[in-house]
Amino acid sequence: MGGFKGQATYSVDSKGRAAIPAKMRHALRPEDQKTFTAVRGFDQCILAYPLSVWSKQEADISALSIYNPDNRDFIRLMLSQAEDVTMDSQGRIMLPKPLMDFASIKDRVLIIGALRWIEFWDPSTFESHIAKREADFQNLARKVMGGS
Amino acid sequence: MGGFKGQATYSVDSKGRAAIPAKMRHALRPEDQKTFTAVRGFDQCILAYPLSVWSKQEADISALSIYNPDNRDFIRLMLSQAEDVTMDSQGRIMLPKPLMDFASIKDRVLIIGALRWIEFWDPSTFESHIAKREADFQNLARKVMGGS
DNA sequence: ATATTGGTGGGGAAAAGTGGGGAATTGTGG
DNA sequence: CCACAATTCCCCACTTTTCCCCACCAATAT
Repeated sequence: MGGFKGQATYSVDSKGRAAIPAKMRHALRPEDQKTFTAVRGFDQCILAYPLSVWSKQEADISALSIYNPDNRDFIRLMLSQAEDVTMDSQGRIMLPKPLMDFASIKDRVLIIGALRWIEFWDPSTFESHIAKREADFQNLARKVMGGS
Repeated sequence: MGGFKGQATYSVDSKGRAAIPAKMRHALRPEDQKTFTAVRGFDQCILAYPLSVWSKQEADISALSIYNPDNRDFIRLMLSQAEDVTMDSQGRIMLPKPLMDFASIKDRVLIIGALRWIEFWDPSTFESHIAKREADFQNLARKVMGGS
């Protein structure tokens, strides 16, 4: 059972719905109950974790001490814009408006698989974000993965 | 069981399908379920790992921390253009369009066996890529493999 | 010569993506 | 507490794409 991968560019309709690519849909496990937890990404995108994956994240966050101010603000940023979204019978989810605004997503969305989670990007935002990295993919790969 | 080797130049039909050379097809193991994972190569080509080989790659990537920006972009570049491709009953796979564009593959494809994976090249791109190395094969070998 | 394997092409069934209507729910103001 | 408006949810319908299967030709082996 592999993780999420691949990409697709879909419409966001007037109701704020976006389809989940069929391949990613099928990678969901029954215990995920067709549900993702959508959160604000660390870059200008929306992250969506399958329910069962999110529980682990939540456990980690939950372990943070409340007596540390950094922890408190991290929790606020992470959780205040987090929302569970469940697919309808057509395999679509409704993207929360605050997150759409944050990611500058309007009527088209680029969905990319990233193993344990899915990312939603405004297509042109992603392109400009990734452009410089793309040119240097070889070195990035060597830096990240090592390479004798 | 030996790895992939050899080369072949085949057609890419109007639906984006390319045949896998019979020799490489037969080198696939049952647990690969007639499936490769196609990813963006580090050079201007497409890589295809048998499913069982890819799982190991995926495990390595999966271990990367999401809290490091370099890691995130590496994962995006690597995974967003990755896709599982399964052979049809004729032993063909469908090359993902984004990857075909990346590798400049149009209606002919050069397929190269590289032990644990297969590479798909635009024939003329490969020729110009390898030309300079070819002249210096002796020294390249010494550099890579060591040898007094 | 004939059977078998390998590469190529295409048509039809099934699935995936998209849009919208109406019922149910929520929230607000009277 | 009720009425109304807005939103959400659930279902149906249409269009496009994908995928599965069959057919054909060439080359090789029996």
